[in-house]
Amino acid sequence: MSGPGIASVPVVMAATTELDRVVTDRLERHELRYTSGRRAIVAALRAADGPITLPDLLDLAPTLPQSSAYRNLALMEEAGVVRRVVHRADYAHFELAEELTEHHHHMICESCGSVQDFTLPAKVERTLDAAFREIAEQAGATETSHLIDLFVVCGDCPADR
Amino acid sequence: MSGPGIASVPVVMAATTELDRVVTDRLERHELRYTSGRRAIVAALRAADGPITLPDLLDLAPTLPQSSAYRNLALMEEAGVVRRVVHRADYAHFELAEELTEHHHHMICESCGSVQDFTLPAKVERTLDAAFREIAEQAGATETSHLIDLFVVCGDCPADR
DNA sequence: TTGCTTGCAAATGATTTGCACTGCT
DNA sequence: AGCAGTGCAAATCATTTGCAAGCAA
Repeated sequence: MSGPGIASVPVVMAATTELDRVVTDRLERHELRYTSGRRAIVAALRAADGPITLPDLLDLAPTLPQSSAYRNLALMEEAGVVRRVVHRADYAHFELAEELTEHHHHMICESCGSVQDFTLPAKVERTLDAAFREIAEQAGATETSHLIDLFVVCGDCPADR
Repeated sequence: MSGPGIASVPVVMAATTELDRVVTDRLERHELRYTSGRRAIVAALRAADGPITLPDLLDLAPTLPQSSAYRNLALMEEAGVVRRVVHRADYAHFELAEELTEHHHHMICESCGSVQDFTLPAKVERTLDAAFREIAEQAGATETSHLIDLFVVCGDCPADR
């Protein structure tokens, strides 16, 4: 639709932020470039206040083809930039890898499926960490991470059911 | 419980166990019958020591057709007998509804995908419950349940990747 | 009978992938 | 040049569903 030539770059590729540098670094270690499509994905994930589905992502980055989105999410997951979380059977949700953000958990509305981040008091986290270490050890396993989901009916949803 | 000796129960397991009664009751409330196929599913889920995939289930109940397994799992989930948990993108895992068992969590091997149940000390659970209630309240939401997954590399899997 | 169940096969739909083309480096 | 990246369309595959036949109340 748009002719070649004058490129429309209304949105400045926001000066390389700290996040961008880390992402660039991680991608390079996997011989991946930080292309505009991947920047769009990272920007969208950062803009969201929780994990989002692919349709959500495409809404935030309308020019991004679906297959490219899926492909790059998979590659970036491999590179430790993106994390995929599966809460329901329909769509997976994507967010920035935890190491690029803060340790957090998810509050999921069982009615509308929306997902919101939350954090636990440091003290509680420490208690949990100790418990997990103990559990894993007794099973002869090594913990790599943990995930805590809080299922709720959110304020926007009628408490039907 | 009992020492070695003569089993007092014939091979044919007919007796309605406590679990069976509860299941029957829940199914009836949803106008569902506790058929042999559904019994086979419940028996398989009880036999497993953690949530299992559909192929696992079919291995434990070889005569059960796939579509019947899926259909009845969905119906029994609706009736509060079965719980579906999704950890990966490939297969969902199924287990008996928590109210029919004990409150527990899952330790998942990232390498081989096996899932094992574990429980947290009651004290830790109480701490968590309080924290969750607080979190949900502040968000204007109502907690319905929570889920804790511990990701590990199990003892049977090489720590490589 | 009535209608819940079943099993087969076909449909569905999120995700993946083959292939030819683009565009960095 | 050379090869990673892209986009379209077709392929995958777990899961769902339509339909005709079976069985329990």
